[in-house]
Amino acid sequence: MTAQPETRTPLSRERVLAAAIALADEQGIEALTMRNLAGALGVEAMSLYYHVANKEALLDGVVDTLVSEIENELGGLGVPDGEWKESLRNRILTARGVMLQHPWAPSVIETRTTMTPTLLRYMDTLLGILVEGGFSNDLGHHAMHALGSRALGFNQELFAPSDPSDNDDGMAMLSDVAPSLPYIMGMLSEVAHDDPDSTLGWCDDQTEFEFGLDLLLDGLEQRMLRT
Amino acid sequence: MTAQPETRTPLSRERVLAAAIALADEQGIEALTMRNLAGALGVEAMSLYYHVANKEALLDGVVDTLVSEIENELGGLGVPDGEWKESLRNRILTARGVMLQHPWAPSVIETRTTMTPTLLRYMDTLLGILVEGGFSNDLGHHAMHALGSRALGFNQELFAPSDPSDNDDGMAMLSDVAPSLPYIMGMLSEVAHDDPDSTLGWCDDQTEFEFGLDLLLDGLEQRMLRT
DNA sequence: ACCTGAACACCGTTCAAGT
DNA sequence: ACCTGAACACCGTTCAAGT
Repeated sequence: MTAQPETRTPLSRERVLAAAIALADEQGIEALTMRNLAGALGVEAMSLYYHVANKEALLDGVVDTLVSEIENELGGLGVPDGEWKESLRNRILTARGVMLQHPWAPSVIETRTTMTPTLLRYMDTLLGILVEGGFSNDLGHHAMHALGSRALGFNQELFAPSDPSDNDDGMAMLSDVAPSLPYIMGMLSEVAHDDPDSTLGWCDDQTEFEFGLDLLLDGLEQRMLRT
Repeated sequence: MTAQPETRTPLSRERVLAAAIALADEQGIEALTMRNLAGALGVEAMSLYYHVANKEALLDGVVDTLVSEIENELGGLGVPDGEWKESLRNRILTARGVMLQHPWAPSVIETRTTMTPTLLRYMDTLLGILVEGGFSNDLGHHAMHALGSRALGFNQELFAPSDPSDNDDGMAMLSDVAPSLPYIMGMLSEVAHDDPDSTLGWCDDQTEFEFGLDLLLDGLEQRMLRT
């Protein structure tokens, strides 16, 4: 039990980022404060600033780490051989797999304002898949924008409940306003909603994500062939 | 100049929400603190809590006010007559018009976790347009999710620069990593980027928004007709 | 019913100082 | 080179108190 007692491994940027991800995974993103993170690393808060410029830089690094995680699962960088549509779909669904392991990640990505080299390289590979698949630069450009956050495996819904597993957040009061929601009530009586196992938000479940993704991919294919 | 000197109009939920929107418009969303907002209203911070439960409720109210703004521009609630595709497109581009007047709004909407009656009614009308246009409940449901935040007029990009008018944020260092970005560099040499007048982020400009929107609408139409 | 003042428990971050 | 302690300028929010 006194195995490694005083041999505190020195901090490093990588250790800090890994600890930040672990902390967010375990206690939620709101628990990721400089003080908490330092505590988890057995260190004072101010020590973090030696390895990371400030909290924004910490979050940038966290996102970079997640993008690297995606690329590792795909076996590294580089445009793969094979059909563009399949490659792109596969890549994006792999990205989604990483997001599902870190459900707080989309909310962090949404707040980033600086484009990092890692993210740029990820996007370059996506664009490369399109261009090598026959897209013009112009159509490839449109395609990247049309995909938006889907390129990283998540879809921005109109709102996300605090606890993804608790749909009653917005549902409890739904009965109050039901009379003024004829179409939604009609739909809900007929359509099952949400697979709790593959969900990144109220409605961003696997089925809906793939529906929207395929809608875009099919549309892009048609516009490419039309050229 | 001493026209209305001591006759301080009493606070109200509406005045608080309107002042919050004005403050964010003028000084940016990060300036919207309870203390600042109170100051702008000539009141102490704690007075706000009489009209609004807390800051989250304030932001919920702000979003509701913006949605109402959209509906006012459209001439009220209710499913309009006419072709579904045109109605939906028109509605969404109107929503986008409101977002462009309040460029901070998307970032606030993204953080909402409670579904308000106002937002539900807005969505009900969108769904109504689809269903009256011939969509099944199931396909209408898929369509709403596929649209995601586009239903409110914005598209989640992979990152958004701090100052929308300053693309150099991410571009300054682009030259450093250029060698590892063959496709992006090739594209940028050929494709013009961003219309600064109609932009909600790095790339969410009017052209790209409409491209993505039409991609989705065309795809949905095909899937509906296939039924 | 509506507004205030002082206080509390947090943030991120600075700076000079330790080893 | 790496880490710390005390302090600063902010947050949102409580509670008891004023009118």
